[in-house]
This record gives sequence, C-alpha cells and structure tokens, in this order.
Amino acid sequence: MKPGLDFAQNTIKDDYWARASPLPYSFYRRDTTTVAQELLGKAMVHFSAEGITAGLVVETEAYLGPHDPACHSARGRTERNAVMFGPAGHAYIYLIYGMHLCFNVTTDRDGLAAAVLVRALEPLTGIELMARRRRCPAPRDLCRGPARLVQAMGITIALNGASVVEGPVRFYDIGYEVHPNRVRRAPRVGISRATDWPLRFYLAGSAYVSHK
DNA sequence: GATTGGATCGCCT
DNA sequence: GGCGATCCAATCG
Repeated sequence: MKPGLDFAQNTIKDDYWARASPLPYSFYRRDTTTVAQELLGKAMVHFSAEGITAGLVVETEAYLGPHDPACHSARGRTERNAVMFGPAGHAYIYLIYGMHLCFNVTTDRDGLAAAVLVRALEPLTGIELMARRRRCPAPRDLCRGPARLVQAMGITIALNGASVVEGPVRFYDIGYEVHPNRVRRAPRVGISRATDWPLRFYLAGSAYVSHK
C-alpha cells in the first residue's frame, strides 16, 4: 500500500493525489477487455472546485467498438459519440434516458472507437461531499450504478473529451491488490443487443457493485 | 417529419 | 417487480 492512503479512516491526503502519477496513456491504449479488467482496484479521482472525491473501481463494462452491436460506435460516428473515435485515455460522457450521464474511458488503438464504462465505485474520500451532491442516500448507494457515481463525483457533460491522464478526472494505481479469483465476469447490464457477451467485470464480495 | 428505444434511477406496490 | 421521468439520435415512411 502506498503512503497517503488510510483505508481505516477512509481518507486520502489531498497533496498525495496531487503528486502521485496517474495511469499513463499506454494503460488505455490496449484491448478494451484488458483495460476493463485492470481498471478494477484502481482509484478514480475528481479534482473539482468543490473538493476532491475518489472511489475504488469495483465494476466496469467493455464496449469493444464498431463490431460490438451494443457499442454506440456500431451505428457510426455522431456528434455525441465523437470522443470514442479519438485517442485512448479520454472521457466519453453521454446523456442516457434523457436525464442521466454515464462516464466512460476511451480505449484501444487510434481509429478504433471503443471504451470502458465505469459502473460502480467504493467511495474512498470526499464522502461527505458525495452525500451532499446525492442528497444524503445510504453510503453504500453513493456510487452504486453508472449515473449515481457520475452525480456523486460531480462530473458534468463539460468534462466530455477531457484527458483522464492530465484532466480533472484521473485514474491512479494505489497499490490495491486484486487477486484474479476475486474478478467476476458476466453479461453486460441494460442493453438489448449482444446480451450474452460476458464483458462486465466486478469484484466478488464487494457491497458496492450494482449487480451481482 | 414522426416514431421509437435507450450502457438508468428512484419511488411505488 | 413495475413504472414514470425526459432528451437525443437512429430509423422509419
């Protein structure tokens, strides 16, 4: 475990995050399934004007690109999904059901429009700020679901296209060890095509995942 | 130009 | 477990 992290107190020293290294672009520039798996156990951090919030990634989904019928890029490039067609390591944020935002990270090689959806976090720091943004729900529900974590982390559509290496939202290796037998693999949630492709990954035993 | 359905959530029963 | 909220873009005609 790296310095600056106090899991017992559920706090992180802010200056630790400012100095620590985010995951590099090369992390995201790999095949999407690998990135989705390896993002488990990493920390997602948002440096916002209101304060810093961070959570441990416990659930992700891979959206592989134009050949994946459930991926937005399968039906061509639009203004909405344009970020996915750009380089890896950038935030692809979109509005769903007319009222919720979902946060993705672009992946894979240049020219392949793929991304990983972050579906759930275990809150680590800035928990009071998260609760205020979410209007005080149970701590367990702060980041349990893609739209919930977006709200708790204070993410807006203005961050669409921002770098997750140099921008306000970043991912860090915090030395949290994920043993391979803790990783579960299951079909993706809430989609109507390719419903049996096992591209959802989550940490077994976590109380913070959206679906078991 | 109109219709339809969606990578969801919160509230209801 | 069901349903309403509410916007966007793809798919019809």
